[in-house]
Formats: sequence, structure tokens, C-alpha cells
Amino acid sequence: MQKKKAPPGRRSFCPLNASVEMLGDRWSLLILRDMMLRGYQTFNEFLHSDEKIATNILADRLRRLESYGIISSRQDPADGRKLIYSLTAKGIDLAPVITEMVLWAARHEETGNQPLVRQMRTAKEQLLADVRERWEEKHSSLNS
Amino acid sequence: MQKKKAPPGRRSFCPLNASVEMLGDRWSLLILRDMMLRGYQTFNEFLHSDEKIATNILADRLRRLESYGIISSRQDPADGRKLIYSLTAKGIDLAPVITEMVLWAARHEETGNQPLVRQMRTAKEQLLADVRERWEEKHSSLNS
DNA sequence: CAATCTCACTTGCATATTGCAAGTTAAATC
DNA sequence: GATTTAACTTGCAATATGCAAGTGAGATTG
Repeated sequence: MQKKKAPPGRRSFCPLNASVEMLGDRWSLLILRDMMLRGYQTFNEFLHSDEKIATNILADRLRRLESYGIISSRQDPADGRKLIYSLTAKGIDLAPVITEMVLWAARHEETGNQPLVRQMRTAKEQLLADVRERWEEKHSSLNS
Repeated sequence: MQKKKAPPGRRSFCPLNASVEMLGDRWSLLILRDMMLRGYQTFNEFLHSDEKIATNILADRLRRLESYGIISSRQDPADGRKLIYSLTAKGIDLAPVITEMVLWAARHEETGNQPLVRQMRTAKEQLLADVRERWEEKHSSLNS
């Protein structure tokens, strides 16, 4: 668990502020959801997600998330045009944050994706374990 | 648990998107932290928080949070100038989101407020229960 | 093997949001 | 009655966002 020193420009030393400075915008968490829950890995996959992010914003967010160490990228060995984005350990560790945000909205707003919500509600810990395990598998296969 | 119909302008029906549309900016969650963890209740208290929000942004965020039903406001009976802002049930229900965001940053970034972080780590459920209980007390005393 | 297509962007530009500083108004305090 | 305090609003410059069109490297097709 390697910690980065807080950038000089940070507004305060509160951990919540650090989170908000990295993730507090209208797109970053949606990209991470796509990676975590849907297995999306490439620019085009993120691009065609329901919320219709613009290409310049997507490029910027991927850059920022990578600069924070939340995701990493490498070339697809099978197709030199593609970049494969994946979650780092720091990124996969956001699963509880995303889960709680999904559950909160599902409790208080009219939203869709009830199967996921049900699974999160009835078996939160198990889902988190599954997400992590899928990631570990993928991740370990990279170093072999 | 009364649900609002999603505004027509929502980008998708994913619950995470709903959360992000309500809370995905650099200030909203910090204001809620101040209310939840520090007991702040008035414009000036929020204003003098570490992160130094501007007055126009603060006014706008309080308005938005109120429009989403996350906070509510009423006049201070003891001082007609003051407005007292408080969390609604929907607002207090964000405690797990905030907790997970604090824990995530504390795990991966260099941040302060170690006592709070330790408490969250070792007794997350208890802390959530405490926060909720404090709120229930305050809330019930309003209807008496 | 040249033309076409796909992928991951970048660029230009209009619009929206943010941030700062200075006002404003009503209510309290001196 | 004058000053202070609380909660804003207003004006304006700087920044961020969103859309449409373009670019360049690598893959595919005829």
C-alpha cells in the first residue's frame, strides 16, 4: 500500500477532500464503474457507454485517473492501435465507494439496473470479493 | 423511503449516474461531511471550513442539495438572520458513501485526521450507528 | 500494396461553471 | 442610531465542458 504525497495544490488535508479532488466530477466514477462492473477496457468501449461522454473529456479523464495511479494503460499486444486500460490496486479498492453510491441512489431515487442493486444489497461483501477476485485473476495473468 | 422520479434530463438510468449527477462536484460532499461529522449548521460555518469555498458557490450548492432533498433549512428561532441547515434522512443515509471515500483516500494518499480514520477503520459500523443516532436525537427534538 | 477503415485521440470554438471581490439587505448588537 | 453580523447576490475574469470536425498510426480489404 504505497502512498503518494499530497500534491502541493491540495485545498486541505482531509481525506475526503483528497477523494473529491480526484473523483469529484461528473465522469470519473462512471468510467471506473465501466471498468469494474462491466469489464470495459478500451477508449471506444467507454465512449459508447450510456452516458455519452465526449472524446476530449474521456481522454482527459483517462489521463487524470492514470496520473493518480487509479488506472494504468498498455498497448494491446494483438492490436497495436488499442490501448488497454485497467484498474490498479488503488482503483479496484474504490469498489466499496461505488457500491455505496449505487445503493444510496437505488434507495432514494428512481433508477434502473435492479438486478445489480439487489445483488449489492443482499450480498454486498460477496460482490466486493467477486469483483476483487476477477481483478486478481486478470492481474496475475499479466505477470506470467 | 420516498423516491423521487428521475428528472427528465438525466443521462442514464444507472443509480451511480444519479449519485454522480447529485454529488459529483468538488464541494457537495465536503459540505455534507461538515454537517455529518462536524455538526456545522450555518452558512458561515461552512464558509470557514478548511477548503475555503466561495460564497456564491456555497449558496448554489446549498440550494441544489436542498432541491435534491438531501438537506433542509429553517430559520434559527433565536436569531432571525441565521438559517439552520440540516440533513434529511436521505442526507444522513450518505454516511456510508462518505466513510468509504475517507477510508479509500486514507489508505492510498497522504492525508490528515488520523483519529477519525482510525475510528472509521476499527469501528465503521459503530461510527455509522453513532452518526445516525446523533441525527435521530436532533431530528426528533424538532418535532416535539 | 494501395485504398479504406478503425482506434485513440487532438483541435477549435461556443457555452457553462467556477472563483474572486465587492456589493446588498435584513436582523442583531452596541 | 450606528455598527456589526449573517446570508446571500452581482459582475466579471478564468477555467472547464461539450460538440463537431480533423489527424495519424496501425489494421483490414480488394
